[in-house]
Amino acid sequence: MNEVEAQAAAPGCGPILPDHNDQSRSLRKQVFEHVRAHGTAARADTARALSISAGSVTGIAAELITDGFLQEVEDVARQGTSRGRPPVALAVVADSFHVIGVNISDRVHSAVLTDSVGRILAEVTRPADQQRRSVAELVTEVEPLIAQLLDVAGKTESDIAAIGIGISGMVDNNTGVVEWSPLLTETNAELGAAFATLTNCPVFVDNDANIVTLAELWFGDGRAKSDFAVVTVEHGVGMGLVLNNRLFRGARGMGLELGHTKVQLDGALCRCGQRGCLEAYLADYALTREAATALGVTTSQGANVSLEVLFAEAKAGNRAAKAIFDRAARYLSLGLANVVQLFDPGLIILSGERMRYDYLYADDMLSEVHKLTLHPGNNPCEIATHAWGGLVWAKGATALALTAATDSLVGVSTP
Amino acid sequence: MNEVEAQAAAPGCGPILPDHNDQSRSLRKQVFEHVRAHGTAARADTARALSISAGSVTGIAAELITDGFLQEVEDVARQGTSRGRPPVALAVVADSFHVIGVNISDRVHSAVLTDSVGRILAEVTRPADQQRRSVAELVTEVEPLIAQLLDVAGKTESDIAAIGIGISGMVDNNTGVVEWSPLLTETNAELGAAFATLTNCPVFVDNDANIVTLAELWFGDGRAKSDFAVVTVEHGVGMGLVLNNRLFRGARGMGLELGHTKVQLDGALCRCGQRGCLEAYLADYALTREAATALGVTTSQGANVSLEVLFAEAKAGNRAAKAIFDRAARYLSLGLANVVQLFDPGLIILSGERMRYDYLYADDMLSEVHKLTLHPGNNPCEIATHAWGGLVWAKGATALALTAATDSLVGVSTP
DNA sequence: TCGACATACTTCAAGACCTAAAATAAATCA
DNA sequence: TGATTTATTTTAGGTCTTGAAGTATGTCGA
Repeated sequence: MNEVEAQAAAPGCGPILPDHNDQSRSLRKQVFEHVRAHGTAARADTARALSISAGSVTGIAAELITDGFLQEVEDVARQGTSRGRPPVALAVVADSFHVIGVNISDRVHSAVLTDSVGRILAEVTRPADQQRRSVAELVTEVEPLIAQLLDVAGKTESDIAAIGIGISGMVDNNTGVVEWSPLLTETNAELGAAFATLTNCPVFVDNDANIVTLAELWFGDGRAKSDFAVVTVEHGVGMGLVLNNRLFRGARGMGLELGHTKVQLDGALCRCGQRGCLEAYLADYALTREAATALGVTTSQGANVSLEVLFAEAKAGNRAAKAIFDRAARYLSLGLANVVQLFDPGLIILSGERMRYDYLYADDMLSEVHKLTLHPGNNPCEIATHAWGGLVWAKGATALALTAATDSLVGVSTP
Repeated sequence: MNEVEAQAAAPGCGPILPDHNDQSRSLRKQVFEHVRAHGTAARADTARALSISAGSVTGIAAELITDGFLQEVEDVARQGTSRGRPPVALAVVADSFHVIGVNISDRVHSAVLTDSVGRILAEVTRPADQQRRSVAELVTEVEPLIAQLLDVAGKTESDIAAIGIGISGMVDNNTGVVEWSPLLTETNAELGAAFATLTNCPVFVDNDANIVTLAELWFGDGRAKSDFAVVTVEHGVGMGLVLNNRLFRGARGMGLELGHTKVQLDGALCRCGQRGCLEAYLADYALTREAATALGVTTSQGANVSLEVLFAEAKAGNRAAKAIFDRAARYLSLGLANVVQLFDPGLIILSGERMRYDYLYADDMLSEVHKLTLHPGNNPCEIATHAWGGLVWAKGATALALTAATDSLVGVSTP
């Protein structure tokens, strides 16, 4: 499924299932989110879906219309019988507010600007170099990206309700502090604060695994699921988890380090310095260091190149190359099986930009996962692969911003 | 820490930290739970702790006193300055209601009857045989236990607000259906319903790992923690998890099968039929089957006997026996490390009746866990061992019943 | 064409719930 | 003794939501 299909797959954006856990959300916000999630929704349907009185919806909808967040629209479709007074569809006013999502990576920075229904109005990318830099340098690097984005969309900073930023590493989402990142020279860098002062906007930061997971929750296959896991295999192995329609960030904000769960006592050496991590059997560097041995390719050609070479060799029938992918696939199935045993999500999405090394994601691997798990109730975990375009992260970052903007703008009465 | 110490360790019972996630809980219930958790609490302190107005507490407390759930008591201690009007302590009326907790196991069934502050008023145990039985037979087995319990405590069925039942196997807590259990011949057995019709009480069922976890949350070391994991090593390896002061039961009610996470590709054979499960390196049968080989002991002597023998041999300096425990300990540390990496709980409690094979729980094992985990923020996970008496499970089952009874009795105004 | 019906939406009085502030109570301190 | 401090109670009022009655707007069938 490509980017466009994902966007057109279902109307609206954001999680489709309501979050029953948090009953404290004001009805105002619940109504808005229901309409946004379904694209359009009639007052009566909304009242039934949220189990609130029709009178409440009337009042709240009137308020939201006055405030410019909702509007009445023509709606062709009508389900059920055609008797009775026709419902009036409500829809989110697309340009009621706008947000920006930024992704910071080691090869390319990207940013998108979307309206309040998640449609991309502008996108900008810019190559980046791989070396570590200070926060100050990073801000200098990203600043023109945002300026350009605003320029293309014809907006100014004051039009932006919130900015979401994704970066790999360990991020405290509450504070916007990047505790560690392969892209930064500093530890405990106040990245959120730095961008907030730069842009004069509320800024929210999260790590790339969570960002991809948010992308699935808001725009992808996870929208209609209340619980699912997302696993990404890139430079490392990342994981995100949605429980009860909400991103689970671990008990203390860390956790979900699937890449560093141990799958072998005294196993392969991981870049974290320990042995037997799942990542040490799956990540780019794990494959390429074996490629060097198996194919006699020097690693000085760069990790990316030799991974491509390895894949091509395997496709061409090179047994040694194929064996490397096969072993990685077996460890991946083991890692996924452990996720199933511990979290029992109904769905695991293998997501990310590089879902193309299909030896890793072959049916054999998937059926191996089921062989390695107990599923007594005959409801085995579904496993899907989802190859996004390069804008996944930036798009996911907008979800972070949309959540925050909705809270601050819609969550309070008469702003 | 033994049973008595655990009960006396802190006043009150139940989680000490409030559950901020669920704001929908009525203030009435919040006030009651705050008082119960702290043993005694003044109105003013309660208002401050819950961030509600003093006026609300006055009204709610008056209601709860009228309804017989709270009472004013003399309280000697007074923190802070001694100026101003002295606070009046509130306490839960201990005999406002009573609950029963039952544990069903393969060796002995046990049951306790507690009052509304979790004090044990009566306890009964009864040996059981190891063979599988039908639900009907099990009910017949347990019925006299409950009758005896009521008799000892001088209560009748109508005095009991709720009954909690713990049983090993896979249990759907919502429905009371035991999907599979080593003790039952049937699958999908409606155990909850069976006991509900028998006793005419609301009945709640959960598996033994969750029950032990509830025991820690309500009466043990987990009371003051909002997030922690409990790992038990008995016949199998079980795990329970508390997130945000609430028992996490996995996305679909299953999950947390730590014993069947894979720690070795094509590893040791597990009783579940798969290979490489953690349990296959740790559980009783995993040790004893090696014992048979190492010591020339026949397994016909029974698993428990030869495990005792093995432990004695190791203590006496038998290297082969010691090596068996050593390897098991290494795998345990690996399993715990994976729990830390994925969930990042601040605390793991190794809990259960048999925390005495100290080779397994030596400091070496614990420091190995830290070697196998990344802890960037310099906040490594604390690991505690907690050896309960044989009544853990029955006590934990009362927590299940106390939760339910509190909801139904206190949660609604003027019952 | 028209009334019966069905469904959607609006209005509005009433109630639940909670709070802020004033009033009252009960102690210590000087 | 009176000022001060803290706890608790009282009370008026605000916010939010509902339930029921009323209104609007369509289809269906004679």
